[in-house]
Amino acid sequence: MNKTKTVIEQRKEKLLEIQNKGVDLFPNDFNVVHDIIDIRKHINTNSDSMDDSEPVFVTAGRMMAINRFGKSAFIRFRDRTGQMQAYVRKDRVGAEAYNLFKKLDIGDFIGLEGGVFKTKTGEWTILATALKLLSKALRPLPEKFHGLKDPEKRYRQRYIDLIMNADVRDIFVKRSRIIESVRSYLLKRDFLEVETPMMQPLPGGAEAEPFVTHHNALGIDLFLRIAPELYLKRLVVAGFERVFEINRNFRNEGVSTRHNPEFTMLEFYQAYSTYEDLMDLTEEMFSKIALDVTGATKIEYQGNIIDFSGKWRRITLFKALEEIGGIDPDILKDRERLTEYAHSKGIAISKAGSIGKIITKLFDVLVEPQLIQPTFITGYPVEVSPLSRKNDKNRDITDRFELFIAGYEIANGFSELNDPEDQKNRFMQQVSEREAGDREAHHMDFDYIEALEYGMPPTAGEGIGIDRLTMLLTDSPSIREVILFPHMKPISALR
RNA sequence: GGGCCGUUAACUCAGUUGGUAGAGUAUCUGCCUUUUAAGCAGAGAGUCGCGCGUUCGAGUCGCGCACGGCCCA
Repeated sequence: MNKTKTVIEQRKEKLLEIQNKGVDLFPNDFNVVHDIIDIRKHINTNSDSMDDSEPVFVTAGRMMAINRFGKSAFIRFRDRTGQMQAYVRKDRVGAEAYNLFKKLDIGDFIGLEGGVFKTKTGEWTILATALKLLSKALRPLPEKFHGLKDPEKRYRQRYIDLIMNADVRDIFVKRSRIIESVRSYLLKRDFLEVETPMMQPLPGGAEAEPFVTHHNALGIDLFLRIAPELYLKRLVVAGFERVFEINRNFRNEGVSTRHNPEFTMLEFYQAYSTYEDLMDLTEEMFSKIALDVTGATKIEYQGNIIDFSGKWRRITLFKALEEIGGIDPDILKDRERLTEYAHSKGIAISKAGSIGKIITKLFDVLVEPQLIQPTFITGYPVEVSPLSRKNDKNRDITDRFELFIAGYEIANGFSELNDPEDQKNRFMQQVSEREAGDREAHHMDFDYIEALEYGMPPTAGEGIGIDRLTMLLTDSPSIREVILFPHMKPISALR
């Protein structure tokens, strides 16, 4: 017999008492006329001429605090628009309603009627003339001062976290605004929003391990998508010259402060454009989002001021390794010396990996954490960019960029490879890497190559991690803070 | 996968060298008609994450496991 049960038992007893008086415990016939924000607006414009009899407001919410004084009580209640105080007096609501009110608890939902008055301490307060129970809470809420802090409980029972912690609610309001801002930016530029398969017979468009699922009726395995890329480019072939999708990707890898097995990705494709056009677009789009969501183009993230305004630094991968990572450029051309150097820095290199893989790995460790201000890294090697167009002047690199902010990758974009023969060769290279043991290498996708054979206009595409963008704009140190229900191991003992 | 840290009442946390389990909030009872973490008086509430071991005796020491957090790979 633990404490929760006894509190629940106590509350159930009270509930029975109320029920025996003929009160409906879970009614659904209360008409809310005013949200709390409506009442506040009315007060702001009429405060000089108001008294507690006019006008009468009809509102509802969850009781978050009660201060009882015998025959009267102050309560604090909340709806989605805000929080407000009400004063319940026995001589105003009547003995019957007041006796019912005495049985109510913090956490219960109530409906209220009444005018407003100003208390001794100057707070506008509803003076209740009627009060009704709208829904009963059987479990007690966390303590009012410290709230809920235990991170495990916050994530597992996010609804309590959201009830108790205003800053957590704010993160998810901002997340919604971010997506709204992205969507409006793209729609305004004549992009078409589409939805492509989440379950794919062949997982493609990224280098990652997929989740596998099974379709019973068809008798086939399907993969949860690791990226929508190849489907979106089929739509560019189809004539949708500007498309985008905001949706979930799934990658079967470890969880960390920056990785959740499912995460939200924006991908967009714009025909007759280059990766350089998309860098310009990204600068403009991020400034707009930051302004929409935070009211400024400069934000603070974990102690760093990050400035989205203006043009951002653009530097090639090799130059970044040399100038920021401090690597002798001669080393970068020699696989053996490169491997040796990586080992000296304590970086594990798999034998199956290409030289491009080693270079990007070195970049991840030596350069990435130092890229605090928005920085485009360009000139990625062909062997780590199987879907990107080769650069016209240097056939070893591609027309590709990755965007880094606050020390981590937040976007990836490139001029699309639309030559089907080249694409087939790239896939074949990937297949041989897969055969050499790289489980994240791309599969051969003949269906996609066939689509390219019908002709795809010159196109540039980009993917932006919405969760990481939300982390930035909400100053959240962990991806779990910006995902409502982050993945946790199940724990049966908790129940 | 590795390292460090955490897990004690519903919540937030104390708990000394190993010696009967503590506080505040919440809950319950009584008083209280302007409180702001209201106040006063009283009461109830614990699988000290789980298991094994050491010991006369374990919340405390050892080993293992689970879950979580941070860092690293």
